[in-house]
Amino acid sequence: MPNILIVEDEQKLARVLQLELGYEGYQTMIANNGNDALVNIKAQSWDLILLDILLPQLSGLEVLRRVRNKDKTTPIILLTARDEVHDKVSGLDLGANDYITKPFQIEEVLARIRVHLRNMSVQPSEQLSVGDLSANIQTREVTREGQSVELTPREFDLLIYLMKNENQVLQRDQLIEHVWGYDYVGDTNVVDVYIRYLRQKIDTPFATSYIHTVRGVGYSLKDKKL
Amino acid sequence: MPNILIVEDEQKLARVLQLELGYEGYQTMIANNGNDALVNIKAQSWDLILLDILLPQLSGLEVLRRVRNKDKTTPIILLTARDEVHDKVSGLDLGANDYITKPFQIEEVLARIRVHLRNMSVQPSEQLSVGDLSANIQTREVTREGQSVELTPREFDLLIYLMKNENQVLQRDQLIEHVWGYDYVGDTNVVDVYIRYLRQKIDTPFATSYIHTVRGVGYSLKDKKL
DNA sequence: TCTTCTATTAAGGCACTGTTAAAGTTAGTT
DNA sequence: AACTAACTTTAACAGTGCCTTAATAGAAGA
Repeated sequence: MPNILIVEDEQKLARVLQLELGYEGYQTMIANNGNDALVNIKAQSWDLILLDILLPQLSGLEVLRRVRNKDKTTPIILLTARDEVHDKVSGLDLGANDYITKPFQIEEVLARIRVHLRNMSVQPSEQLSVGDLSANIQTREVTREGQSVELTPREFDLLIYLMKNENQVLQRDQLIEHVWGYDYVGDTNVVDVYIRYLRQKIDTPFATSYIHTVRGVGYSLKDKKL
Repeated sequence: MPNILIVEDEQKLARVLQLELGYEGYQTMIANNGNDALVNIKAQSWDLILLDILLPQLSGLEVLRRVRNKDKTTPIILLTARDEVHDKVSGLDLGANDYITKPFQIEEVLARIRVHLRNMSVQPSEQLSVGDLSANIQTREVTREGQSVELTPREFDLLIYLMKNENQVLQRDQLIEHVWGYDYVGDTNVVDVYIRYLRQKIDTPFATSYIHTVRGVGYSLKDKKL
């Protein structure tokens, strides 16, 4: 789900936006002023930014200018007061993708967000790797020593969880909860079975093994060579 | 210089827009009603369309719908009365790029036009290709091994989305959301059906296949030879 | 040696995908 | 306004492969 940064100093409005966007399934965070906004924007990547123009400290237009300096692509929607035509115009010319005039109806905001997210739709892929084993979460492709390995959905999900928790010992219940889902009913023996399937595909055909059994506890995936 | 079609039934307003846009160096033409608009749109290509929603005969939203049916790219800016939030929202969801609320200041219109024309010129890759498969977004022509392949609109849109996300595994709901629209109600089984149609046209007649099923997840289009 | 934990296997059930045809829509034409 | 053709959607069934279960064999620790 896309994440959206809300830059807005009116606490109440910010909260309303956050709730509504939350209902729609977006991840959100609030920045109360221009400096906060810049910090958050530098800290992580956002799919879209809602930016109020009237902010304490650093004005929204200034934030816009600095962001666009580095990043020309992230959609930015300005929030402006009705009568500040001049701000709107310079905002658009500074590279904002859109603006919405306060007071607005939430439906309008949602529709505009949809438009701009629709225009994006190209994301980089997330690549995990441990030793000579690597997995691409987007394409769901797994390779070891460069050779492609075919996994079923459950096998893949299990491997991803193991790789994300490299070197940790993971208990069966823990694996069940994260890979099968917290509401799974059934024996933890499935884990054993799937560990075997994984081993057959990513360990057995090769010289060294990544998956290790920790007796009485669970399993762990680790690169011995450390 | 870019040419702009003004669809507006209020003669005076239409004339003002034409003059102002003329001063800025744009080529313009006026259509007084929905039918005129469609005729003009069919007759030649426009860099941008200003479209009033309230029109005699055919409403602006209807015009929008019919245009977007064939042409997803030409920027369309709606002109609406201030209180018709609902129209704005459905307009945006029908594929309008923007709207401006009447009464507006001309500077605002010019700024928005600049934004959208600017966005256009940044889209050079109208020709997509994966292996020996290629698709032209403008002409909607698709070829494989140089042979032309005839696709229906829905098939084409699906193929484009697959090609734009080459190698990624796309889930059924994701495909529904982007190809059928986020507000589509109905079974995700349509996706299966259309994947089959596509396969019949672009894979089955040839030696290798581009469309792959990822069981439990979705579909992906990829060029195996990597 | 005995107990407890883990590995292995194979078969049945079931969810997912493939396929088809018919019904429903839409756009264009007479 | 009705007709036609093309496109889209629905729905039902078939087939396949994945997941789970359960039973047995094997290893590790007391």
